[in-house]
Amino acid sequence: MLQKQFDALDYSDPMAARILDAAEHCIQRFGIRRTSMGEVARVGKLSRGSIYRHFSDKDAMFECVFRRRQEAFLNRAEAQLEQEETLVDKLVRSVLSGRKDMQDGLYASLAEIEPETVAMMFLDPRFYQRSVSFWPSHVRTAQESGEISAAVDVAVATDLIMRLIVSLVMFPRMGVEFKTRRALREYLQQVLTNGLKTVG
Amino acid sequence: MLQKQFDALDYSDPMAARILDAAEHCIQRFGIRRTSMGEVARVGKLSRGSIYRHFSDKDAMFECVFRRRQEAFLNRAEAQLEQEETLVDKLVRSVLSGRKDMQDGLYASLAEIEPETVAMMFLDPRFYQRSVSFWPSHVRTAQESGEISAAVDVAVATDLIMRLIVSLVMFPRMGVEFKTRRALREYLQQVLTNGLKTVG
DNA sequence: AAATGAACAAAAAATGAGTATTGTTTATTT
DNA sequence: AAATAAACAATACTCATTTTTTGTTCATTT
Repeated sequence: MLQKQFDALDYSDPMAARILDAAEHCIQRFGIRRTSMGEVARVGKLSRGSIYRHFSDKDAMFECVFRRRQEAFLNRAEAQLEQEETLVDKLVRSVLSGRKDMQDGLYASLAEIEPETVAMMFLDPRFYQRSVSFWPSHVRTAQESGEISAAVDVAVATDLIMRLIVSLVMFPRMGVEFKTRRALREYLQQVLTNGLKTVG
Repeated sequence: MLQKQFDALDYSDPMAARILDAAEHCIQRFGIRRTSMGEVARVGKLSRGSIYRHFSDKDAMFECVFRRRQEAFLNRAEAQLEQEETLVDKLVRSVLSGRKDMQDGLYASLAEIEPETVAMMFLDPRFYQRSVSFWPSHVRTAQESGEISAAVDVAVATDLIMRLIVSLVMFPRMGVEFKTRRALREYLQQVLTNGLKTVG
C-alpha cells in the first residue's frame, strides 16, 4: 500500500454519524492519544465491532472526524460566501471564519491537550489540498465581473488566494497585525488588485 | 516571569561558541530530547558548570543554537541578496535558500528524529519575527527604483513579502507547484507588480 | 443484513522501581 | 575572574513487567 486510503464518509449512514459524534466528543475531552476504541464505543453506546465495520482502523476513524469537520466548515463557508459580492470580501470572510474555527473549534481543544499533534496536522499539505478545489469557481466569477484579470491562470490565482488565507489564519501577525475587518480588507484589496503597485 | 528572556548571544566569547558548537553537534546526532547537558559538556570538552554559567538552562541553550543558525542564515542571505538586482529576484533567492536550508540544514536532521518539535518551532510566530526586520530596507530600495510603489506602506509590503516567502518555503505546493526557478519568479513577479490584475 | 459480544494473539500503553539528568551550590584550580 | 569538579535534592528518564488496547474472527442477537 503506497498511499493510505481513508474510509469514505457516508452521510446517509446514521451509525457512522454516531461513531464520529462519539469520537469527536472523546477528542475534545481526552485528545486522540488517550482515547481508546472502547471509550468511543461506550460514549456512542455501541459496540467496538460496529466501529471496525465502518472504519478500517483507529487512524481512519479519527481522520474522518476531521474530514467531516472540515467539510462542514467548507459548506458553511460556501453558504457565507454566496452572500459576499466581491472576491476580496470572500477572502476577508474566509480569513475571519478560519480564525474563529481555530480559536473555538475542535482544533482549539485538541491543541490544549496535544499541541504537537495539531502542529503536525497544520503542516501537512493534505490539510489544505481539500480547500484548494473550493476557489476556482469564485476566481472565474471575479474574472467575469472584471474584479481580477481574465488573463491570470485560475490555478495561479487560487494558489495565491490559498496562501494568503492560510498565512493570515495561521499567523494573525507577521509584519503587521490586521486586527479589524477593515484593515484586513484594505490589505487584501491592495494585494489582489495591485500587488505592491498602485494604480497610477 | 511573564515572558521568558533568552540569553543573549555573545559572538566574542569563544566559550559560548564552543558550547553552542557542541550542542548543535548533539542535536544532529541525537535530537534535543535525547541530548543531556553532560553529553554537550563531553563533546565540547568542558564542564557542565561552564554551560550553566553561560546559559540559564537547557531550553535557553538550545534556543540559542537555533538563534545562532538563523542569524548565520540571515547573514548569508543578506550577502546573497546584495547581488540581486530586483526585489522579485531577492524573493526568489530567499525562497530557494529557505527551501535548501529546510532540506539539508539543522532542521532537516532534527525533523527526522523529532518531527513534532520542528513542527512546533515552525508554527511559533517568534520564529519569523526575527526575519521581518530584514526586509524594510530592501522594500525602500525597490520603491526608489520604481519596482514597487512608494505609496504602499513599508510594513505592509514587508508583511506580504514575509507571508509569500514563508508560505512558499513551508508549502512548495499549494494549488500549483513551482518547481523551476523560472516558474517561481514569474509567479512572484505577477503577485508583486500586478496582484491578480494585468497591466492593461 | 447489520449490530453485538466474546474470544483471541499481537501491539501499545501504564506502572513502578532503579538510574540518570537537571539546576544549584560550594570549594578548588587555572 | 572564569572554569572546574564534586556534591546535592528534585525532577526526568529507562527498562522490564503487567495491564490495556487493537484489530480480527465468529457465533449470537436484533
